[in-house]
Amino acid sequence: MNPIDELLTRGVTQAIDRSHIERRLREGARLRIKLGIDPTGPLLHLGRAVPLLKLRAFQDLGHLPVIVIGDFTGRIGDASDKDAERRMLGRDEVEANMAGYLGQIGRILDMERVEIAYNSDWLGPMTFEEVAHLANLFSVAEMLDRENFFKRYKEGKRISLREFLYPLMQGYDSVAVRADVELGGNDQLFNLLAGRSIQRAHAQEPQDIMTFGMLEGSDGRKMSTTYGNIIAIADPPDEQFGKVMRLKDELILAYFELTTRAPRQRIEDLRQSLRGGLNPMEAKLLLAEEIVGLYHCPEDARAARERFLQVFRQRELPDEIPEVILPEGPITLQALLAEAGLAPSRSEAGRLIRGGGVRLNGQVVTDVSLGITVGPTPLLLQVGRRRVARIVSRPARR
RNA sequence: GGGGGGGUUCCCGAGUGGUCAAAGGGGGCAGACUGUAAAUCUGUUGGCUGACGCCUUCGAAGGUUCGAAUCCUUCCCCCCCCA
Repeated sequence: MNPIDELLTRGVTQAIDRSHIERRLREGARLRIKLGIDPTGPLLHLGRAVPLLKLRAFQDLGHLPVIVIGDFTGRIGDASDKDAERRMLGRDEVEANMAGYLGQIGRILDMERVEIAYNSDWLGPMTFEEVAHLANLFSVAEMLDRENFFKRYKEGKRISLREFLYPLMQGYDSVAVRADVELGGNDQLFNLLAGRSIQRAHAQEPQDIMTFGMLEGSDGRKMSTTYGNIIAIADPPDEQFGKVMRLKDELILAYFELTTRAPRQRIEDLRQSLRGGLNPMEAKLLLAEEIVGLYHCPEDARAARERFLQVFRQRELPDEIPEVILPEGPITLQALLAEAGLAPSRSEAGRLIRGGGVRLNGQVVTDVSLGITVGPTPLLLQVGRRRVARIVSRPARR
């Protein structure tokens, strides 16, 4: 498949106007491809990586990614992917969130050939009059046509006027950066289309838009910082690997398509293998390795895979066990668990012990009040398979 | 401005004087099973205590009562209808 066709179809739900964009690509135009990112959390996740990877594909064909950091819009809050209002953020919060963005984006894009813009530069100084002119371009009925607004309206949930304003801001961003194409998730369709109207009203040629499928997180909901179900680009290799392994089996191929740069043919082959009875776990291991390899490096990915297999398939202990130093003396198992940070509270520790989830030196212990002496001999304490610590009264290494 | 309906534990959502730390679902955590941290099933899900039990929680603040998430007062917030 030639690069332009792949560009226009891989992971793509809609391309408007498909024939227009295709023509410009074939003509060899150098296009400005816009992607807006609102700093709603400090970590970019694989859901965000979907359009970033597409941006990378554009970049590889010689086009210019224009990243609009929504330091203004992020504070206002876009509700388009939610069935409830999104709260407004403070300036400090937004600034803290976006501090690490460029580094994370740099794991995907070649930052030498990227334009970065901050939308507070033009949205901040805008006057009420200008806002009124923008607002005049849309009717209330149009706004309510948008399905998630209509749904909330019907259900009697609150929709604030400020949420109506959001698409105007995002749309104006396109004018400000003179976007030729804008990328976004399916949930962004309305905002992306608003950009076209607003550009038209500013005597610019309307941008083409491309939308992508939403990425499901491990809990079945859309991957979103708000839901806390994200796999972050910057997650350490082991964590990233583990989180991928926790995904539902049915998501494997979609993840390959949307969050990796694996060639399509390879994905097709894998689809066939799975149909032919390949254990989904094997496919998922490949996926996890692919993802960690992409956002870290292949060596990290291989090592993460080894450690995963060691801990979860062989049920062996990891090679490196964190050491916790506690004051010498007697303590109950319940208290020890909490003190060592393996349980968030003593009550929770008690529950874990009674539930049979706690092992001391490899043995399951269910006696909550078991007396233990913290001393120079290390104690191996485990909660489930993931939480492990070696307890000593002073550093074991000398 | 007038009338009506609401604000419950991480989320959704029951509960209308004691049997409520509060049904049910979701999510989380743990267990079983498993060539996955998948699926499925089970348990658990405010804090403190070895335990009896105690403390904090049902928008906020007061009050009634032996006793309140449940009744009263004031306040804050949300939704709908009418104007």
